[in-house]
Amino acid sequence: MTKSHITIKDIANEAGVSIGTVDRVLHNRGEVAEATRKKIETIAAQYNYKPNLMARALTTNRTFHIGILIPQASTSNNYWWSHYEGIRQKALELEAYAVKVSFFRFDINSAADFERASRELIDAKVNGAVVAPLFRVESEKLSAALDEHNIPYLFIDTDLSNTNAIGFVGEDAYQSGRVAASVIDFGLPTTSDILMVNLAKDFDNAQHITSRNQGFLSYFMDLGRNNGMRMAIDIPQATTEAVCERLKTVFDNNKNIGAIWVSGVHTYLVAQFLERTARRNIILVGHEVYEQNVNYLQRNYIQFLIAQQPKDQGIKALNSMFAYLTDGKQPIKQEYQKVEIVNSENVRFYI
Amino acid sequence: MTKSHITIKDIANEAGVSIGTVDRVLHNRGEVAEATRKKIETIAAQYNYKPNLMARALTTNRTFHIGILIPQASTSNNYWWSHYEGIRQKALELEAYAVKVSFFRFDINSAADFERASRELIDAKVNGAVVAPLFRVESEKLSAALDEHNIPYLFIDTDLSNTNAIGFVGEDAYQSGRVAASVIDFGLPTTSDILMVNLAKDFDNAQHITSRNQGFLSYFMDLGRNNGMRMAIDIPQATTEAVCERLKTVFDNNKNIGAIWVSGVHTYLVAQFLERTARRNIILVGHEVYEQNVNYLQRNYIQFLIAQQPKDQGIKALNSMFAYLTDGKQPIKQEYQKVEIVNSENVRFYI
DNA sequence: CTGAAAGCGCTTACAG
DNA sequence: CTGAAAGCGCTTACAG
Repeated sequence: MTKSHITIKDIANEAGVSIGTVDRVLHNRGEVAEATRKKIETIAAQYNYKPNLMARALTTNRTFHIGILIPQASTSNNYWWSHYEGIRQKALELEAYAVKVSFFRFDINSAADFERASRELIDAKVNGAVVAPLFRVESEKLSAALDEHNIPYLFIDTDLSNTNAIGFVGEDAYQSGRVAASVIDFGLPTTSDILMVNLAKDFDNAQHITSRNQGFLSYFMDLGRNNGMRMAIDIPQATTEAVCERLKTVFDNNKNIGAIWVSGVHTYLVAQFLERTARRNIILVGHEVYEQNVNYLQRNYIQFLIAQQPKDQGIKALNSMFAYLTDGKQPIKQEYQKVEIVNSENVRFYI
Repeated sequence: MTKSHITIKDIANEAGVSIGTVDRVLHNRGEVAEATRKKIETIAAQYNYKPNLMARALTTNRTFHIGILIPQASTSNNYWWSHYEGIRQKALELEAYAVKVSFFRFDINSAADFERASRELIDAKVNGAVVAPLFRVESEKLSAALDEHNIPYLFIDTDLSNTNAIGFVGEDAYQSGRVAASVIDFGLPTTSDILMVNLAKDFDNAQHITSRNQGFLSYFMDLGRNNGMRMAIDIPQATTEAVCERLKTVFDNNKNIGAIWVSGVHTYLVAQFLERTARRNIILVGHEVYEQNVNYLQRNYIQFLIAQQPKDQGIKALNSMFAYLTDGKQPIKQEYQKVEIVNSENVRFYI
């Protein structure tokens, strides 16, 4: 059996030097005669030398410590819970490769708490960080601090320009809105109206909600036709009562509504209204595959959920940071999650 | 910095034995006094010992050789090309972990060629195999041979019971047909007819086509209503001419067709018919995201493509075999691919 | 039944 | 500017 790869020893032999010298050249650590350097580089290139990463990991014997700065998850926030789960799961796998993952979670409604968690992250002396930069000013401060400590970081969920983040993993909220629109467009007779519902913005990331709305509207703009009339309402409280009350009024005054789109995650609240008022012919489309929504999807009160796979987001982010730390592999600058279309027939693959 | 994991040396110290003895216990290699064994096992369990996989890989210094037995890919067979690409890509990644991947590709129409490739696979003395068992009898023979040589194998695309395959990765063809049906059902007025087209079965896997058809029909059965009338036709040749000619006749005799479903991959041939005859109001749904189909999807002659992600299939299969060989990790018995819904607005994420 | 030694491929001091 | 040695955690003969 021939060896699949050349080693530094092979290179050293061929060049007539010691492995120490080869290592110096390969890592640009200087202190090598120009002629020697050239010779070694030529040989390495010729045989397509690739370092044995396992040997490297073993010898450096260092644990890569990766810090994760994301919001606390709660039942009302399935989105971040999925991130958390995905990262935990991946972290378990990476344990065998000497990776340690620590979470620094903050209250999603408190910039002060974000700063507290940031400080803890810095103090933990991690080798790399995955950060959800939800508060602009505070996140820029954190970026500066990470830069100063030479800690590479990667953003998740929200991107921030003007920082030295090595990459970003997140949803394409604009396109997500367009996909929602396209699905409604497919099923809705052109004579019916569409109701756009923005629900409890503050629970979600306002920036994403805005982008989704823009995407949703852009779809019909581009089409050059007005698929029914569209009207948008905001309902600040994400409670069954508030939603039912408000929608009752809207439906009383608009007899032609054929479809409802919910820009945030709480689509099931609107589904509850449809169920209570026994409306089975309204198309309802929303976002995010999670328990309450799925329940109504399976019972056909919701026709489609547009999915972002937040769990994958976490997994990808951690994976990218791992590859960067161990292998120097530069992540994709902006990695957008697939926008997926889920209905009652394929939802089983998403839960 | 505390060590993240206990090593065999630590266990040896604590037990007052040498690392050789610890290794013997950990690998059940016998030749160890009962009392010693118990003591070591207790300590290992107590400290939750996990072997350092990188050290193990380094010391055994063996290249895991994985053989892949799949059909040749051609332009008319994007499905297997995607598998090939996915596996190649993953193989490149795994190179750093001393994994070598060899392809053994056969003519999809020749059982004899499958046997030839099988023989080569066996002769190559691989450590594990990923096999597309497309010919039943020949595949069973191959399984027996692999069993005899103690080579673990995993099936891809098609599953075969009565073998000792460690797992299966493939599409859920039945559900895929159901999803196609559900999407048509959403967009089609109940008064219109649906045409089911089975195109050039032989190019595809006949078994999958059958399952998709069953799934498609089951959707409407379960619904308990007849969404328009459904009729099915077979077109043996996958050529523009054959398809156009046949469809012309069908449409001449049926004025009420509102939707067409194509069970195989060549949906674009039907799209060509729609384009040539300037029919813009027919809903067309098919399977597999690949160049020709995507072209017509983007131009709205095709409304939806149901995707199976064959590339992921290859990646998952190789990953599972890798985890099994290096880590002894048992793969999921039946791993079905997600059935995904793709339209012109989210197709960009699939190409 | 048990231990000591060599070696996998690499990196890190250290000596010259 | 260069080489020799130690060591990462594990496995594999080999000696006793």
